[in-house]
Amino acid sequence: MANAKLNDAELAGRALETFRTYGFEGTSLNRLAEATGLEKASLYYRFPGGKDEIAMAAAAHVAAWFERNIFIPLEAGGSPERRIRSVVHNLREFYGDGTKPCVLDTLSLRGGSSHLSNALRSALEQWLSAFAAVAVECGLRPDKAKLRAEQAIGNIEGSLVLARVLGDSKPFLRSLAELGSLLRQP
Amino acid sequence: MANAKLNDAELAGRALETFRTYGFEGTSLNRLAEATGLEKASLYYRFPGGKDEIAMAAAAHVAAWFERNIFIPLEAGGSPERRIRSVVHNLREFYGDGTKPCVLDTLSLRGGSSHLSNALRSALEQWLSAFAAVAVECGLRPDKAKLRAEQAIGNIEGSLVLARVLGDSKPFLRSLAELGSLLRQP
DNA sequence: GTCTATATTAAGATAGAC
DNA sequence: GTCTATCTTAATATAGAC
Repeated sequence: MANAKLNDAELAGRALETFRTYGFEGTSLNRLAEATGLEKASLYYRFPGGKDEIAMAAAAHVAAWFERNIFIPLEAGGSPERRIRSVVHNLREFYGDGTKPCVLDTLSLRGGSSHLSNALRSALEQWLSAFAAVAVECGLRPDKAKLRAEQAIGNIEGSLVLARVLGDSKPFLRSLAELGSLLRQP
Repeated sequence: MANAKLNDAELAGRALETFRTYGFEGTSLNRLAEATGLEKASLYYRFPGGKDEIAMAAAAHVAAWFERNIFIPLEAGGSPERRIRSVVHNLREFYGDGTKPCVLDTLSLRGGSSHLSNALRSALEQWLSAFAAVAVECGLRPDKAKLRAEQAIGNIEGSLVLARVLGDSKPFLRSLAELGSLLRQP
């Protein structure tokens, strides 16, 4: 990576923005080259597996983002209410107030490799576990906590679709506003 | 349309299945030719505007499906509970028990024309109105009914994403199970 | 109305200079 | 590590026979 114009994390971040916007099949190497400022041949040097491998790097980049902005904040100190508020803030930024699609949605259409599907599923399962854990901590029983986590993430994903189709970010902001009560109320 | 192998509705239906599975950019004319049994040149004869026009026909086909399977049943006779159950049944079939993505989701990624975006938005707005109307009929105030309709459709869209990523249809079936109480309970 | 054949552009991918 | 140049395949799109 000596003399690299972009380090791996920055590169994966740019790729993520492209994949979440255009989906797997809609993300061409030309678009990735434009988004990263690197030529196609340079992308192949960094990712010999081509688009599949770049998509995997993007998926790993989201997983790392989840780790830093959801899992760690939820396990930190302070009241659950406070911690959830912090996560809500991070999610709002990550999804650009509802203007940016979720890569779990856009990368999961048919076209990608099975490795990619596995990576996306694993990231989503971790997200579900983190939300369920904080709901358990707030007094919900494990079964109910799991359902609430699923509802919470389902609300976020669904509201992102509505926001995109309607061209209106309010559904997404509402889903975030309801996140706290969903994970905390018995 | 004389001597046509497929009438326009059948053609649009096949196209819809392809678009919802692969998204706009992932749907090539080769895939459409395979899905319809027509050669690419024949598709251009039927839809001189190419892929954009075929996507528009697919969007119109969903809109017509919504009309027949959501709007009309919800305005029919019988108790609201019964009518909603009928719509739930239709939705469960349409989404293949949660195995088939929603075209509002997969066709709304960047890549399609603005006409297509408008058609998708219009279809979603009609769906929202139909759900809000039945919620009003069940005694909810217009503002609250509108929110419930948004929640209901958001749940469906989000649970379809979860189901697809997790490879598990249960989230979708749960979102349908909750549809009735969402639209009917004060 | 559908077909085969073909033109044209863009995609994924590699070779080799610097 | 990145670049220009190039190869190969697949994409969109059209011409013309039947």
